[in-house]
Amino acid sequence: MRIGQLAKRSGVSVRALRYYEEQNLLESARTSGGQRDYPEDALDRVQLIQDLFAAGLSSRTVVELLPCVSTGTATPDMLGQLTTERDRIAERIQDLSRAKSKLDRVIEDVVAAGVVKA
Amino acid sequence: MRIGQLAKRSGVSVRALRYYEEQNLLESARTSGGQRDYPEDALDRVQLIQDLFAAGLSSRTVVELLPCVSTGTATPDMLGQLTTERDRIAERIQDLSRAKSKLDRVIEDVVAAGVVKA
DNA sequence: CTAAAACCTGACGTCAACGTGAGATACAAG
DNA sequence: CTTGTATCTCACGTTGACGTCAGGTTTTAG
Repeated sequence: MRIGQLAKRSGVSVRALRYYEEQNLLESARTSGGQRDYPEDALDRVQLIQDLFAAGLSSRTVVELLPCVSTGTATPDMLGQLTTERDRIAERIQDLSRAKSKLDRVIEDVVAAGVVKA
Repeated sequence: MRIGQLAKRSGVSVRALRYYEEQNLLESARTSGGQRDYPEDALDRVQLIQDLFAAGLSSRTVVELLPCVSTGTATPDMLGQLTTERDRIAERIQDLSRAKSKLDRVIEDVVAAGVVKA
């Protein structure tokens, strides 16, 4: 599959895919003409990368963790980092939940007070 | 209260507080000498701002929403934006939960497989 | 064979939320 | 009064994940 196809199917930009390769997050074979040629499972990988980015992990962190995600094995250091990041995400979820509760209350209050005309 | 005190008590930097003022998120009275003088409730406000930032809202969005948060009233537009942001946060929470689940599984797998020596 | 798409590699631009001096002023302590 | 610490206003630097433009090559459609 070529880069445009992968971009469409994964929902990320062509530029982003090249960037992932630059960061060693994603490999690609090349055609004789030098164009990128991705295997089918690249799609899963891109989505995984996106999930981890969405979780606030940096590319540096992701590139360190991807190997254990694919292989299912890790050194003690890697396991430590995995749990560190997992915990960080859990905290973020707590923060977001707090913020959401605040907004929920504000919305409640506003609705209860009646919406003011422009 | 002066800016250093507010910074310590709120846990955000002096620079950040000045930035908030620049973005019209936070007001301050001034002493005759031109130094910022905050009322007690500035502390709550700073924490609210931090919560909303932590939730991924931009300063532009926060400055638009802060009035209804303080007053408890809003125009229809503001109510719409409030719910939009609330929903965005809810989605973020979903994303993070997905990412966390993935990491949880990876950690499980790694532990089950036995941690590899360095 | 040819024109249009799609792709390639640089390389500079962007944007937000500050960090980080520089140089000057204000205020508290002795 | 003087030293030291806090604060002031510019104003440029930082960082990450790309956006975007330039100039050239490859592939595909016809």
